[in-house]
Amino acid sequence: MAENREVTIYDIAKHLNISAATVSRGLNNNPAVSKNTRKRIAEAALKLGYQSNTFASSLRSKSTHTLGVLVPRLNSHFMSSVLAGMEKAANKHGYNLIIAQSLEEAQNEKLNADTMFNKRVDGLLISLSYDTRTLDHLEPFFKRNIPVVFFDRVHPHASSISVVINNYDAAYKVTSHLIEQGCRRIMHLGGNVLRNVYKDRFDGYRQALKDHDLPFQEKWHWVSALSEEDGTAAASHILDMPASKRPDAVFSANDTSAVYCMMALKAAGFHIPDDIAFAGFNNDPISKVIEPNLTTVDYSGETMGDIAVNNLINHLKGVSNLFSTNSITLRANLIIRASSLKGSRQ
Amino acid sequence: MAENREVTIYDIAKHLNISAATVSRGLNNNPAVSKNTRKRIAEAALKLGYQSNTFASSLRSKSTHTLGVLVPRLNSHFMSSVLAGMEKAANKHGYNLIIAQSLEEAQNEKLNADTMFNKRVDGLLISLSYDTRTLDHLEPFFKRNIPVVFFDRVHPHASSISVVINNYDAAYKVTSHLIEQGCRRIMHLGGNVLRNVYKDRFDGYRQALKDHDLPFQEKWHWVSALSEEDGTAAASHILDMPASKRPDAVFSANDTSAVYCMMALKAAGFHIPDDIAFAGFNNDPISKVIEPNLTTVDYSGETMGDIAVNNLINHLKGVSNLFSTNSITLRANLIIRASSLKGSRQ
DNA sequence: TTGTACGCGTTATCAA
DNA sequence: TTGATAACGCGTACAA
Repeated sequence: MAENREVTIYDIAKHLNISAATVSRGLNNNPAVSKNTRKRIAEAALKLGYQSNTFASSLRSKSTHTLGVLVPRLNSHFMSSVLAGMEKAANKHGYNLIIAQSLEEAQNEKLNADTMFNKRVDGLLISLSYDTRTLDHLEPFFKRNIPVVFFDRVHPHASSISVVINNYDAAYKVTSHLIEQGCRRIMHLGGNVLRNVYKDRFDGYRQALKDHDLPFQEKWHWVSALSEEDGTAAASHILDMPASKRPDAVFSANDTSAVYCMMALKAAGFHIPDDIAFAGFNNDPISKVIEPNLTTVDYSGETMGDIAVNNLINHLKGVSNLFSTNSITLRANLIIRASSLKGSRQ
Repeated sequence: MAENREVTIYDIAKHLNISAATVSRGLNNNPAVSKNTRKRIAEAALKLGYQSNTFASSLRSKSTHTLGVLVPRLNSHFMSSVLAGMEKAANKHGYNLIIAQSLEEAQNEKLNADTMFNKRVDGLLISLSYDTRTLDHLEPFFKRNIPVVFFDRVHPHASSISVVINNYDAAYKVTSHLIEQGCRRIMHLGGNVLRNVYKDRFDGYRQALKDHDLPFQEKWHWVSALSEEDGTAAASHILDMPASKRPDAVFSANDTSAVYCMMALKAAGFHIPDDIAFAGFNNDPISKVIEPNLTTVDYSGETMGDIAVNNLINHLKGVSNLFSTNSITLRANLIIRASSLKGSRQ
């Protein structure tokens, strides 16, 4: 039976009758080591089955090449696209990702942030939970100047950067589009206005109404978690209204609740978009499957993840001081589909 | 300006006039330390802003409380559900996840496996890439007895465990169901048969045909990556056939390509299920949105992730030796919806 | 170009 | 119940 001890640089050193220091330098391609010994070291490492011990190295070098990623939920189309983009970018630069989810609870967010700090991630990428109210739990990072990048669900902070889309503008455009289609009574299915994404979408919606001289009614702002069930519930709510009081359009802050609201209304005999027009947000795969296809706002999660990670890593490497800016705003596009095109009866 | 040095257990020790060893024990809730000193240590730690350094600890204790997760792609509905289940289970036991994607390439899989080994993950959870042919790249893990759990896309290995569903059985049931609906010419949209999930689904399909005395034709086995585009292409392929040669049912190995195939055929004037019936696999959100709703196979990614992690952690903790078994098969259910119910014209 | 010697922050061993 | 001390594996001044 083979000994179960790790193969270390000392084993390589002994094997080649050189010092461990030289081995260490050789493995790190330090040019101070002669080409020849570097080659011999590499060969010996392979032969002995050496695998570097990352955290012994981290302990000395104070850098882990690991980034922490903290998100509300892992299982949404948008978030998994973001993660895919992040992983790809991180991998390209030799970084790894530790990923955790807060499950929309500030308390979990704090616990996970602490763990990541204890694992000494080189940087943190975070999208805030539904009910996070302060950034106190990130103080350890701020205090030790570990860079924090906020994305999507952000919170302003002096020494951090945010990667976002212009939610206000996108919502303004969606709402204006619905108004241009002749809609006058536009309901908004929104999320918790504590989060910028939902507050900004709501604000954009309201401003568009205002700019078109349309009144806003508090009862048309239906706040929920924007789940499938919430979409269905919103439909019931609409069905419960007297016919004359019903909205003639719905702008939902995500596609899921838009689609489930549509399906329930269709089942109740409504014709979309003629009886009621629809627009969502996210360009989720279901938006291209529902009939009629859902008008929505498209923005790339992969790009958001890529940009967030690249900025973080550039900052870490000192390549650029992009943290001198406060936020990066990515492009978001209104995608007009049949669900909001009045008179285009199919 | 504060010194930028870490707060260590030595600082706490000095502060309390006790030894670092005691502090270490106290922080780890070692019962050998008196309740009182444990309390004083905790207070001092808080006061001094101490944050434990995980990898200094790992270096000594030879355990990282970190699990590696290696998947083909992060951004699919199924995979993100699995990850959500894994993260939840891991977090509950105080473990963290390092997540990487192979992007369906064996080469990336190897690189990522090496990195994870170097980061000394306590265990590895892996779903194989599209073209992985051997497990050579996992040898470092096997050699050092670091447990490996395969899930979904697995490969038999003596000292590892697999968490799967019975793909063969599910596909057999789907196909039998289509046959019972009167379908006789059933096409199969499949994936690379190098992977168990696609091979088993294909085998189950073929066996069902055989058991019902239906001939199998090689041209009805359409292999692709099962993307949206592949689904659309399959539809073109069907449309290119002479009407009399066309299949009367399609069983796709995932919902995405089933749905896109359906949409293209619907656009071409086909009525589903009367002209051609459909069944998919995965119970993806789009399967409940397409009209008619798609018959599919439902199995919980979250459960698969949960089971995989729990087994791994139990094994690590020595709580159970579940690795004595070779594989765990989770429930998968045939969900019959309108897309395969002939004669149920709506 | 290479070697010596030490320290990173923690835990394990042994002794008290 | 606590303390002194030696590791864990690696990187880096400094010296040679």
